[in-house]
Amino acid sequence: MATIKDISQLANVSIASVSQVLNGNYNNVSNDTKERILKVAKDLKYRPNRLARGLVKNETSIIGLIVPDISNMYYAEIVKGVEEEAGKNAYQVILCNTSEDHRIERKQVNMLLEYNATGLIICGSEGYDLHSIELLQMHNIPLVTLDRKVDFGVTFDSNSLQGSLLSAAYLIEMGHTKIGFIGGGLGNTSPCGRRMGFLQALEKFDIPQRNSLYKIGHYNIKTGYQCTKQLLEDKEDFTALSCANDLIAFGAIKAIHEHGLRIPADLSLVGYDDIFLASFFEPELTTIRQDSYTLGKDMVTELIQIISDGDNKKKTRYIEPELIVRKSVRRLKA
Amino acid sequence: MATIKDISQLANVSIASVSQVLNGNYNNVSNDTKERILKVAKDLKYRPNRLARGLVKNETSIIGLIVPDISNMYYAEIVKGVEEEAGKNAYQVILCNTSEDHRIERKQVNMLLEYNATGLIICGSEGYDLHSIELLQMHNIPLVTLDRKVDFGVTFDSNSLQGSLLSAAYLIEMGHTKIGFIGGGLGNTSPCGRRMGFLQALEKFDIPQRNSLYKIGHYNIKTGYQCTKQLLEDKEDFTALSCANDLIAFGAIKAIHEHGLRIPADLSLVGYDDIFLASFFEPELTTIRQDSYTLGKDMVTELIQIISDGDNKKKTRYIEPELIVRKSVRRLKA
DNA sequence: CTGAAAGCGCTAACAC
DNA sequence: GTGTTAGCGCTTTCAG
Repeated sequence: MATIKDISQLANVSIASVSQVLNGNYNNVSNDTKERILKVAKDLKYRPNRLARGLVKNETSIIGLIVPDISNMYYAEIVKGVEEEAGKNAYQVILCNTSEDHRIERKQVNMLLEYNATGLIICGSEGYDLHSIELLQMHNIPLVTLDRKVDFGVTFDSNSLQGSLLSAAYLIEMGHTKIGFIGGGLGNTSPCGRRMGFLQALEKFDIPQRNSLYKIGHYNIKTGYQCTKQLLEDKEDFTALSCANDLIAFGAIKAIHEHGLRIPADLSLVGYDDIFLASFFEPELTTIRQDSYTLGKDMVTELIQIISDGDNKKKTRYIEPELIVRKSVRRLKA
Repeated sequence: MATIKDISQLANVSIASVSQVLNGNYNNVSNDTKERILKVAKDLKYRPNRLARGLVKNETSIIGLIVPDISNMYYAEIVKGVEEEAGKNAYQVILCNTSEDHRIERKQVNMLLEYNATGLIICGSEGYDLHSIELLQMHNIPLVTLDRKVDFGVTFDSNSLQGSLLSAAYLIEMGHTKIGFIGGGLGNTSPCGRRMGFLQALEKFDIPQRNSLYKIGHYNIKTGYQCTKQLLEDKEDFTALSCANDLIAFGAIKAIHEHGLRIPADLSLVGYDDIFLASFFEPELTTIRQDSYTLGKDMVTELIQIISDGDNKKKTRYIEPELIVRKSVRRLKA
């Protein structure tokens, strides 16, 4: 690999001038030397060493991205948005998947710090590590979080309370009163929000909550399948299901069909997230939309803002969830 | 951030000793100084600077991972496998999404080189950049590829020819002779393989190929939906569809249902990849399995092998595709 | 056993 | 305009 030293020798100039020119600063350089340097650099296929540059400038263009589960399409879309927007702004992203293990998260935060990452984006996980957040705050690392209670940086709040309320309210509006709920784990603002929203809606409409219809597991298909199967085998009395994400809904659909029931004829259900498959499922899933791809882009924009401002004070951005009505809910006769 | 210099001062030893101890080399250090150094390091919450280390050792623990589309679950699973296995071996992954744009790919390869990435994993894209591969070869960067013709490093060949043949052969075996095909783009070995396999199967079983039943687009739902819709609206005469991936199959299913047809009663179809949703779809999708999560892990294992051996000569690993029979194909009466 | 010193590739004063 | 130099944090000879 060619270095600026190589260039300086071949072009008969000092490395300082080379550095200047290569960084686009032509002010203190004659046109002649400038051309010469540029030519030699090209001939040598010069490529700057980012480690060296990062070391001396004490900054990198690395963004650390931490997600709980990249095989969940919701997060995959976020990752895509983050990667694209970062790339557009000449940032690189080091991707970390915690598998919802906060010990892994802690390790990864440390590693990112060791790489001198310019900023971090951390997306909600079910049980998360306060220690690593403290660490980031101590070092004043620009931070953007999704669905976490953190007292610095910008936090995106997906407003899941509101979304879940939307979901339950819609079901109730459609005449359902015996409504089950299947949610994901405890531990951070979002799942709490999704559960609370459901509970609040019941309360608001004066519908008694029944514990036997309220299941908690993980945000995946398996949970949806198993919990629904359980509900069905226990012969619980319900006409609708509010699922805390689309994956859970897909699992529920499978269990319901296996049980010989039809959706929405026999049972209604609504999902959450509106992953792009939701409209391709049979039946097309009524759900709560969160545009995760755009969210990913927005998180990067905010992070870059923090980086350039240097202002890492707490801010909150609320995402407005939206009800997408499709075909998985039936209106009950009064 | 504390540096080894800070430690050396507080512990009253030279930075050389600190470096030794912190790297686990206790041979040339008395037990006393060792303890002292370790204690101070801990007190100071010392964290090594990877940029500095990378600079002097001229190596990093960064693996560059390039995929065409991370929102395709097939690749998302690969990414997950890569990330996990890399993490287990103390490597970091910088993720790059090309959106199947070879100019972006070229940029990213350059960037990865600038970061002194220890190795690269590049997964097949529809139209790819030879230039960047040459670059890697020139610098002898450890390389693992998926479904690309490259003459160094280890290439995983998903044997899609074989897989596609499996798919078509199964359809034929089930009595179908009027079989359509919907595939993804041209440009690298894999899609070619999937298409060729289909064609070969027809030939093998003496079934004439009909161009009107042979559609090419992208590896996504949209292509599946549109091409199938086209087929249906054109009133093409076919009883089965071989889809080049599950996403295409999902799109096809949607179009077929919209057209008022049932699967497999009216139309049979098989997918490719066996993404985890395939078994949750209605109907459960008969498809060709490729365990992408494991593939991701295996690619990392091979890459690490190259890194430690220093042997970057061309090797090929074949993945054996497997037919997973579920419920989307019906046996035709003879 | 321990320390001094060179140097990885680069940037940024500061001289000339 | 251009060159010299110090130094980012670390590893690694090589003396002592």
